[in-house]
Amino acid sequence: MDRIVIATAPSVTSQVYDWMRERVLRGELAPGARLSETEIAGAIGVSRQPVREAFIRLASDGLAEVRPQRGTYIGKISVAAVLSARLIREAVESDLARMVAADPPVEMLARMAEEIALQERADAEGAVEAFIDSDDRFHRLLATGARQEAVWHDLEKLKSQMNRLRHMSMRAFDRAGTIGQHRDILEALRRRSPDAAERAVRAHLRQMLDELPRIAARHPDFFTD
Amino acid sequence: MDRIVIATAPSVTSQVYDWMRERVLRGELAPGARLSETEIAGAIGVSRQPVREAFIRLASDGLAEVRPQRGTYIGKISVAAVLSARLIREAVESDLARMVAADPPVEMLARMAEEIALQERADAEGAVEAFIDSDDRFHRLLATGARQEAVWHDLEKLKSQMNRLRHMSMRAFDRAGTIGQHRDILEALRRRSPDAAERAVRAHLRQMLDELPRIAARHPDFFTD
DNA sequence: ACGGGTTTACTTGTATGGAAGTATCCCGTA
DNA sequence: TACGGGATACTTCCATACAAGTAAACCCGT
Repeated sequence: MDRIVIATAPSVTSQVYDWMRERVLRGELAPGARLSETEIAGAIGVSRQPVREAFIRLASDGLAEVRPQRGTYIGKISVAAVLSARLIREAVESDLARMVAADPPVEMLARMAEEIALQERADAEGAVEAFIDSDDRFHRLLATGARQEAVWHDLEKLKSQMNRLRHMSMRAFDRAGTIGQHRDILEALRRRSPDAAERAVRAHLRQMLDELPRIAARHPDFFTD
Repeated sequence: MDRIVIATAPSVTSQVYDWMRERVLRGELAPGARLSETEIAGAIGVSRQPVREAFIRLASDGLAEVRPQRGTYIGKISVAAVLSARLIREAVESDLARMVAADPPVEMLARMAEEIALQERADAEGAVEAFIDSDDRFHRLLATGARQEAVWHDLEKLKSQMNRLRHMSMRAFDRAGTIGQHRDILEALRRRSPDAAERAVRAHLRQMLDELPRIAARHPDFFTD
């Protein structure tokens, strides 16, 4: 049974943090953009302190950088961090795929098929946000299927940098190819083949190795090593 | 050539953060212990604000929990988080081992042997801190050998929870067994066998699955699900 | 002795003022 | 026109005061 949780008004700090984080992840705040405690505080009608504390949390996530006495900036996308996150995802998700492939829950397989259908629709309609969200859910299903929800939670922090990349330039991504790879993964799981599932996941996640240089070349200002 | 970096006095916030973090990781601050902005600020002679901001950063690392209007507490060790971190480490480090095994740098092999020697000495002398530090360096060599330093940096956040565990009760760990497993890993790398290296790493990191329940049973107050 | 309501002491959250540092602009000078 | 140098307008950092909420202690009536 679910225990009830008492809803309490979120602190100003939390609200500012959530709002900023969302905007950074969606690319609405460009990497390198300059922020200001005073400015934002004035804009939303609160004091500087909660805004400042929201900045600290953002910086802790690697999404912002505060330079003492100089200013606070939206963090640029670290190529090294993206490559690292990609490697970790490949290692972990291919392991999860192996685990799941041994006895894939039917519920999970069904929901994966649903997500693929959603992705086709989003691709046809050019709905970038919907596509990315569905893609995230698809991968998350691997973790839930393996009863490793906590793993997904840990991966999310790493994924954040990769998601910024995708929002920046969704057109550079081969969406049709992505959907095909998702289908390959699902098919391997249905066949209960750990080897095929691992291969499919690794192939899928290696796609970014091709895309990253293209995107970085197109927006050099948004990246650092 | 290395560019010079101008040394600037670290902010009070940073100093408090580093100090607290170190103490939490070494287990000198027990999980669940109660903190107080006012108390710590008074003890070191600064105002509440920097201490408060250090707490925010600790909370962001999952090492503390601030409950509004109630108090700030050293975070208990989440069993789920430890298991998740362990799974991720196994997946990533076994991949790194495969990569390194293809062409292991002699420099890395030599330093691994050195660390194993250090671990034997630390074990004989009962030097817990030295043993853990050396163990960390040993695993880190895998990442450096694969030219993936950034990956190690990402893993460190996850490892922090596991390290707290080890400091809590080092006696519960089978140190001799650990050293033997390190030797197995090194031997597999010397033989340039990716398969053996992967097996050795996975076996090594699965050891914690045995130890975790024992330790959790011994210190139930320090854990949450 | 026990229960219940009130007070009181303590917690974190927010606002505000000033301190210290940085970068830019402007103006005088060669 | 090019170049220094100083005032100035920012920035984040830290200190302090107060607001709002929690929890424990306490007192009082039964």
